[in-house]
Amino acid sequence: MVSFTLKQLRYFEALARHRHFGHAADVCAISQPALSMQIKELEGSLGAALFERSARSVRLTGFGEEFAARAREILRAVDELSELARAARDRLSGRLRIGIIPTVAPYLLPAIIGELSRLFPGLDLNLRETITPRLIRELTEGRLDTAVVALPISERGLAEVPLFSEEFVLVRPHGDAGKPVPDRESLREMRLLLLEEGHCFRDQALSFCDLRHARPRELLDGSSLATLVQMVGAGIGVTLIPEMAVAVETRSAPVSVVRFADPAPQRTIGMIWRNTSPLARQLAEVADVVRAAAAKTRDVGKAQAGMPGAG
Amino acid sequence: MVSFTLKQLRYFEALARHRHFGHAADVCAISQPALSMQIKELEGSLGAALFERSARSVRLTGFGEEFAARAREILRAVDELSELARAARDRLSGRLRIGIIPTVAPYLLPAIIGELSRLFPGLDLNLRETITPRLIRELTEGRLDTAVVALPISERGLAEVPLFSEEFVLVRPHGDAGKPVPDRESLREMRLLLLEEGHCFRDQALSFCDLRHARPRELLDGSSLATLVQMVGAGIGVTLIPEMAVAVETRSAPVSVVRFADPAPQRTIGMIWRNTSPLARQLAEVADVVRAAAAKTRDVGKAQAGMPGAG
DNA sequence: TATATCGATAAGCAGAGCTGATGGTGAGCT
DNA sequence: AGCTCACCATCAGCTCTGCTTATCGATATA
Repeated sequence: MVSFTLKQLRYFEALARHRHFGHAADVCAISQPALSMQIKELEGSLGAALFERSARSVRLTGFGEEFAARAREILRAVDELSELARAARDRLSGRLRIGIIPTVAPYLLPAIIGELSRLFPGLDLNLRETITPRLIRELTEGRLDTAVVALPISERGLAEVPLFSEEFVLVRPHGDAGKPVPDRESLREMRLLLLEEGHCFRDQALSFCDLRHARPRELLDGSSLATLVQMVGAGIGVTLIPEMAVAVETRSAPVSVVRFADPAPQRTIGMIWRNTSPLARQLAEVADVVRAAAAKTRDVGKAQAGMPGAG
Repeated sequence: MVSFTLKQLRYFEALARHRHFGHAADVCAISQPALSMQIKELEGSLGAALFERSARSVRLTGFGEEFAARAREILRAVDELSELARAARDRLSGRLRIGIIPTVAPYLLPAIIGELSRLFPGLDLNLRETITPRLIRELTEGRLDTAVVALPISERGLAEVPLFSEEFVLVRPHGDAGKPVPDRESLREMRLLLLEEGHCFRDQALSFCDLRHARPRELLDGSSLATLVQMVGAGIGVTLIPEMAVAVETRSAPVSVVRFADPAPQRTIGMIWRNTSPLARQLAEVADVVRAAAAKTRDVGKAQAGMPGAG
């Protein structure tokens, strides 16, 4: 296999341009003998002469001309590649695959997308919304770069950083507004509407109500928080939703929202990624952005909803 | 300036394909540590990670994916370049710029072109027909690779190899056939038609007739041997032409051709090239081909013309 | 003939890059 | 839980590449 080096190609290109060993060597920041040797080496490995040396002139051979044209193409591509690396080095850019759980996605995504696009113009955001187990699987398999989920995950091999905590609030028919805030025990007496199996939020809600092993007929599963709230508005039952969903979901339904008394149920949303991910540093940066976006979203949400405080 | 080597690119490509340091190292015929170090080095010089290593798997990062695509393009171009060199190494190929003097070109070119094209399919023949001084100039300036001229040239810096020698023959009107063969002295009494100034053949003919300083009105200049022969046919005078031109030029004119008695005038046709030409080896090969082609042409010419022998 | 220019060559040295051995870590089996 | 295996990173040592300075040889110039 004929083999030459990029260095030789660069030296060659310089010599082809200057047609003078001394000058070309200066440009390459090496001594003239070094250039002579590398050119000789290159010609040797090619098995053909690139230059025709006479005492007074250095000329490209016909083969050298063609070689030079192609060599320049290659060097251009190589420089482009270096440029690509330089661009990708610090600034987050290129494809970034983020997974988000469904009980966060609708409320956080607009802000996340907006902020990330604004801060990292070269970013190609690739979003995936599904339940935690699938996110974890896709993350560990390398099909996602990071995911926004409820902590803790405690999956070995995955790093997790908290973003924010949010309380769960009770959503009940509008007519119930003003009634006393139910505690965990009285919740069990109500018809609780929950998300389908697989959603972590369902498990968290059940856990709060100590209803882990509730009889199925007491519950009714919805496929999204929006559905649940609409069902509550229709008087079918009550439900829990995370604080962040309040502004969006309770706007168009005759429901009332109330916080629980301490200890109020809550969850911590965080970001996770592989411990081995080379993007770790940039992902931490992304986490900061998401955290800020979430705070902003919650503030706006509270203002819009005139969120009632319950303690 | 970020800089990596082709070797690193090849190693990287192998690892990107196999996703396994050991296997990739085997393919590259190096040890696993060597591969690890080169990849690490590459990532270091790029300032970004190409692979994500975990204990059980080696995966390309997003950046690595893009890098791999471009790296493969570059490696392909490099291999193509090597291939180009290999093709150019032994077999003569690519552009070959040949100059030929006008008193040889019409008679030798068909055979030369045919033979060279047949023997070197990759050859791009670039022909130039002009007088010797211009050929020499273009040759020394690197605008020609070789030239076919009458020897000797005795130009320092140019190598010359003889191809063949050919006699000059006398062309006289058809009615003169059978008349005694004139010697050099009697030639001076005839009206001699010659090529314009600058043609070496003119000088050679004049030299033979010892007419170096002949009075202009005794001569008549033609721009080609064909013209001269037609003029002879019209009874305007006599001329000398090289043996090789006989078959072609005397076919369509009422002229007779006769050889001179010994010592017959003659010239040696040869090939010349720059001493510094890297094509020297291949040009010597071309010389062999041209020599053979010339011999063949002369044989065919003699047979066709029923060339009269005069000695 | 003397001088300047320019590429090739020589000698010596620093460092790149390879090998074989070893370390560390996570996965899977018992 | 502990053992073992697979796999990549690291280390020490050696070889050879590739650089430098100094010098040579050839050629054009004055």
